[in-house]
Formats: sequence, C-alpha cells, structure tokens
Amino acid sequence: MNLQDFFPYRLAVLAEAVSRSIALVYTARFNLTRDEWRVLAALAETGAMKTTHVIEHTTLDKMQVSRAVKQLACDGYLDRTGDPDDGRGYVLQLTPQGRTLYRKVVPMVQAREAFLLEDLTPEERAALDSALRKVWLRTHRLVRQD
Amino acid sequence: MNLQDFFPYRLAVLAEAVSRSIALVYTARFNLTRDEWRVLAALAETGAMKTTHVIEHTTLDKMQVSRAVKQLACDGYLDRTGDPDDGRGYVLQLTPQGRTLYRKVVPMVQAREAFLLEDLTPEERAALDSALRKVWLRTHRLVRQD
DNA sequence: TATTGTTATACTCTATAACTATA
DNA sequence: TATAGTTATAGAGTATAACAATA
Repeated sequence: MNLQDFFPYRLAVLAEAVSRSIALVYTARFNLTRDEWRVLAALAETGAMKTTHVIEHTTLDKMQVSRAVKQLACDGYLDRTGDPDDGRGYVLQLTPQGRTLYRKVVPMVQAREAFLLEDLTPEERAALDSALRKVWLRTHRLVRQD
Repeated sequence: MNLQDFFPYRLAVLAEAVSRSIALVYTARFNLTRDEWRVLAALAETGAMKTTHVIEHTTLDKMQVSRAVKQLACDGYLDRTGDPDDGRGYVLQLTPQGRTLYRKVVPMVQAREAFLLEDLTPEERAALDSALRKVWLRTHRLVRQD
C-alpha cells in the first residue's frame, strides 16, 4: 500500500487544506466559526427554518447548532421564535444584519471556490461531482453498519 | 449560493465521514491514533526514514510526528537511532512487531477503501484522481498566498 | 415514553512558542 | 544564527450524557 495514493488519506489532506483556506475568510474577517457559518448559510438559503431542519441541512449535531444559534442570536444575526406547531422547538430566521453579513461572505468564499476549481473543464467538474456523490452514498452504507 | 452544492462544504462532509469510517479500524481495533497510523504507514512503505522525511511524507507537523513516534516506540512498534549524518536527527524504522501490526491493518483499511470506490468504473476513478490532483495544486496556491 | 433543545463535563486536537542540542 | 526535535501550555473542537420542557 502507498499512503500517498490511499484515497481516504488524499481526501483527508485535501479537504483539510480546502477547509482551512475557506475558513480563513469567515473566521479572520468575520469572526464566525465554521458551525456559525453553516447555520448562517442554511438560513440565508431557505429563509425561516426550524432548528431540526437546520441540523439536517448543515450536517451538524444538535449541540453544535444550539451553540452556533446562541452566538449568532447574541451577535444580532438571527431571531429565534417559538415554533407554533411544537412547543419544544423554535423557528430561526436571519435578521437584516444576518443577511447583510451573509451577502458579504458569499462572494468571498465563492471566489475561492472558483479559484480551486479553475483548472477543471465543465466535463471534469461534472465527473468530479458525480464521483463524489457516488462515494458519498457508499460511505453512508459503511457508516450505517458500524 | 447553495450550501449543499458548495464544493468545500461537500468535500469537508465527505472527508469527515470517510475518515471516520477508516479511523474506526485503526483506533477501535488497534488502538492507534490517526497520526500514529500515518507514521506507521510511511515507515512500512519506505523502510528506514529520517524524521524529517516522515514529516513530509505524512503531511503532519513536527510535534505530531514527535508524539506519534514516542508512542509507537513505547509500544515497541519502531526503533529510533541517531542519524549518523546529523547529530540532531534520528533514523526511524519499524520493528518486526510494527511490520506485523501494519500487515494486519492494511487489508482492513484497503477493504474499506475498495468498498467506498466500488461504484466507480476505472475511468471514473481515473477522472476522480485527476480532478483531486488538480484541485490539490490550486489549493496549494491559495494556501501559500494566505 | 420519546423528542427538542440546553447545559455540563471530560476529552482530544491544534497552535504557539520556549527550549536543548547540534549545525 | 539556523535547524531538528522535544516539551509545555492554552485554546478550540468533539463526545457523552444529564436535564427541563413538551409531545
């Protein structure tokens, strides 16, 4: 076996470097954690959302979302109101400041994404997308059985 | 922007799940950390190596390698001797027990890798490999300028 | 009884830098 | 003065589960 060619190793090293270069934007310039950024993005895309849906949409767990929401609310980026359908839950929604913040971050991280993918043709991007999707499905099968 | 389609997000989520499913093998069954596993793999492939080369070969930093080496040596999986060319450095080499451990872990992680890639044709694998390589080069350019 | 969301706590990882010994 | 490697320490992130409120 060669570690350099071992797919999980390559994927881990690449993802770590990519995450780092993206995270630099929202941490250094906007003082957001990764979890806060994900919650912000999820809410910006979908409008008002229940906490449960944010959890699904961000691949975070309930504690991570709970803390990210607390901080974002504290910073004035989101509003939290009781869920009329379920007294235990909440409905989350960005404030105007939250939407403004999102609109500042998005072009910056998108520029970085574009830079990373710049050497790929549209066909290569489609092939990458398809391959990652297939690997993702297989990974889920593995994780479920553990 | 859609978080679900955002490449860095997808890559991070996938890599985390893949890492987790692989790490389960060497942590739960062999009580190795990720760093120890990488050092073990690097040494098994290349034979005797200087610490500096292990650092390059594993994408770990010097503290991570220092601690992993310490633990592996303590567990009897590797030998550390002074580098004859440089009194500050060391030459690392697996012991027979280290090689035995490696030979136990490899087929298990390779089976998982094979499972993950099973839905991809050889052409799709080559396309994935090529795409990840290109993205890797771009990522390095981004990381260097930060 | 089960679920939503919060909180506490312990644990692991990471980052920074100080330190030694050699070069 | 710079480098190889070790150690210390603080900070961030992660995991587990206990808990209150509601279903």
